[in-house]
Amino acid sequence: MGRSPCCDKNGLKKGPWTPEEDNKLIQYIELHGPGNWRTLPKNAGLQRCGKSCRLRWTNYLRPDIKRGRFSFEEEESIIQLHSVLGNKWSAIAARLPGRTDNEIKNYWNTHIRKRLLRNGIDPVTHSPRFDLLDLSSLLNSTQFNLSSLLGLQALANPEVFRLATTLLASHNESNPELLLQKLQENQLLNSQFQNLEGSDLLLQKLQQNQILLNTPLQNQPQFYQLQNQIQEIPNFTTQNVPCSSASQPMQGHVEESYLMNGQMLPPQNYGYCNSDTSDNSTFQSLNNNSSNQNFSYDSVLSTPTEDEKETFCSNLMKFEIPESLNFDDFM
DNA sequence: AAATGTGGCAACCGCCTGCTA
DNA sequence: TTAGCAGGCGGTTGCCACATT
Repeated sequence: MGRSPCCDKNGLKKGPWTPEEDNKLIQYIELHGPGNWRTLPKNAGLQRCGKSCRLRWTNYLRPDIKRGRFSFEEEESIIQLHSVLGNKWSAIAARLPGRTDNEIKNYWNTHIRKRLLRNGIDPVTHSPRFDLLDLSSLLNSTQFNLSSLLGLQALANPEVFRLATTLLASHNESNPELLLQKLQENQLLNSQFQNLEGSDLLLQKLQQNQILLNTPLQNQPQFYQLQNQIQEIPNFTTQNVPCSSASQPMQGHVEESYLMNGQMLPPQNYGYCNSDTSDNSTFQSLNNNSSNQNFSYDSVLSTPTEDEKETFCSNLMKFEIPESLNFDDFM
C-alpha cells in the first residue's frame, strides 16, 4: 500500500511565518538537514504542514538565497530562458544561482511580463505583437522608414521579418482574403492595421526593398556580409538600437540558436538598450560568444533604471543604422 | 489626514509525476 | 502490479506597503 498521509491538515497553522517559527525550522534543518518534510514539522515542534515547511525553507530561509533586486544580467537571462522553457520556473531558477522559482515567477509576472507587453512583445510567444504597439507612426509615410524595419530590425528580430514576408507573400498571391487571413493570424486586425492602406504601404515598401521571399535569412549572402560588417565595428553604438539586439548584437539572430551553459537558447533577444543617447553606451551580452567582442554595456550594467530599460525597448521601431554599415549591399 | 488605488510578494492551492509499500 | 503518498511545480490569492487623490 501507499504511504500514510503527509500530515493532518486539521489544527495546522497557515499564513505568514513568525520569526519564532523560522528559527525553529532553521535550527532543525541545521541539525538534521532538509528532507523528510513529512515528519519535520513534528520533530521541529512546528504546527505546520510539511509542505509549508518545505516552501518556507526553499523560498525564503535557505542560506544560499540571494535577496534583493534582480540584476540586469539576471533579468536578461530570465527572458532568454523563458523564451525557451516557457513557464518552467524551476528550470529557469536552476540556471540562476540563488534565485527561487517562486521569486522568478513573481518577478516575471510583476515586472518583465508587463514591460514586454508595453513594448509590444507577447510575453508568451516572445513574438512582436503589433496589436500592442502604436504603429500609427510607423505607417505614417513621412516617418515610415522600412529600411529600418526590414534591415537591422528584421535581423534582430526574425519575427518581424517573418511577419513582413508573410504579408508580402500573401500580397503577391493577389489574394486579398489570404492576406486578411494572414493578418488575422498575426493578430494584426486591430485598430492600427485595419487600415489596409497602411498594409499596402508596408507591402509596397517590402517589394521596393526586394525582400527575398521564402528564403531563410541566414542563407542570404547579404546577411553574412552584414553580420561581418557589424562585428568589425568597434564599440558599436547603441543609439536607438532595438532592444532585441542588446545582449547579442547582430550575431546569429536569425533562425540561429546558440548555447548558453549547454542550454539551447533562441534567436530572439529582448534585452535592453540604454535610453540615453550617449555615444558611450555600448552593449554587453550574456552570450559567451559575444562577451569577447567589443561590446560592453557598462552604463546599464551598473544598474539601469526602469525608465532606461523601458525606453530601450520603446526604441524597437526607431533606430539609426551606423554610417559605417554598407547597407546598400544588404538591400 | 483619510480614503482609495496599485503593485509587490509571500504563501497557499491543487495538479502532476515518480516513488514506495 | 498498483494504490496512494511525497515532493515538485505552476497558478492564484490575499496581505501589506506605498502612491495617489
